[in-house]
Amino acid sequence: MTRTPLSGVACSIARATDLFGDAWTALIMRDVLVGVTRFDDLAEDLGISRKVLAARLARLVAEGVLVRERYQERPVREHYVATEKGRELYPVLLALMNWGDRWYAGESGPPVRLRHLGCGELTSAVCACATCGEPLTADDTLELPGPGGRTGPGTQVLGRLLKSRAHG
Amino acid sequence: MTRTPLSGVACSIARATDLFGDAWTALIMRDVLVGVTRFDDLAEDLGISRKVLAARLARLVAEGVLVRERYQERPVREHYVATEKGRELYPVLLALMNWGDRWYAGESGPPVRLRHLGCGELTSAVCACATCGEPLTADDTLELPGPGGRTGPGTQVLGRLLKSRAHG
DNA sequence: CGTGCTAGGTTCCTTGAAGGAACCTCACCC
DNA sequence: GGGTGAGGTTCCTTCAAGGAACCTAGCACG
Repeated sequence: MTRTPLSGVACSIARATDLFGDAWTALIMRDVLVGVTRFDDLAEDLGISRKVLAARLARLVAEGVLVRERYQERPVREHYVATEKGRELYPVLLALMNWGDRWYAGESGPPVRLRHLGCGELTSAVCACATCGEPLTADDTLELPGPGGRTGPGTQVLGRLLKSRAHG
Repeated sequence: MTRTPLSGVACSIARATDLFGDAWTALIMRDVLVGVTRFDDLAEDLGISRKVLAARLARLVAEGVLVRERYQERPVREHYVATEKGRELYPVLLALMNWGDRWYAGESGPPVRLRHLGCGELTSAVCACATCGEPLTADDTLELPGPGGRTGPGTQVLGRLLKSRAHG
């Protein structure tokens, strides 16, 4: 099968999904960020094959998203903790959670609530414009070719489209 | 292989990744939301196998994320457009893009820039608290069990953790 | 009217990753 | 020196991803 490698593609979404676009990886990161950090706990929690879990963790460590850390000396015990790069995946998880809550939560409501320690309130995450603070949607944003943009594999048509948009 | 079905799991992230946690789906949604909507254009742009593209599109239509729409009568031509449910995946894409920009953009900068039509500025997306508007990070939020929470497969350990947290 | 082009898929075959379960190893503990 | 628990590896089977060829319907043109 040799899943098509997307890491070379000139698109940050492609680069991110190359790592993250795997059903298990998102759930592993959710667990690690929430506090389930040990191999056996992850295996039990996710119901994932131990082989696949080992492979995913190794990948995440290699990518610098997690580090394996000794939390006890005698006996030696290790667990996985998120690096800064890993913690910054949190917004992706919140966005997924928001969407899942909105479209799949049953009558009983969402399975997990979120408390923001900054303001103390139960809340949800919104995707906002970094400049003006207003919510961002697909309809009021425009993608434009950026400085690092090459039209490479994975963005054939998209590249042309963005270029034409930049001119028009 | 029979990818473990996650849709029954009491976690919105799991439900969302069940659909979205696939390298191609995110890229297809990126393209569709940006304006690449025809089968052949998608196939060319992504370099995806036509078979897999057809399967993904069918899945996305079945999930109500895309609809197949006739845009020309003679000859009959159809394309795929995002529903509201699909357009609301945009924040997930922006979060992925942000992360990819931050950690993988080369010296030349990000491949795509974003213009917010609301304020007119080039911008990026931030993940903010819906209540107070401040940015949300993994460190200043706390997950708590919600009304729809059952401890089901996929949240064994997590469920216990959240419960203990709710009491402590 | 037959040949060709384009959009939009299907079919066929091969490979390789996901699942599952058993097995392994090391350090402790009694 | 047998048991236990953490943290993986190994082995085997199955099923979907990739790739490329093939198919079909509707023009369109000479």
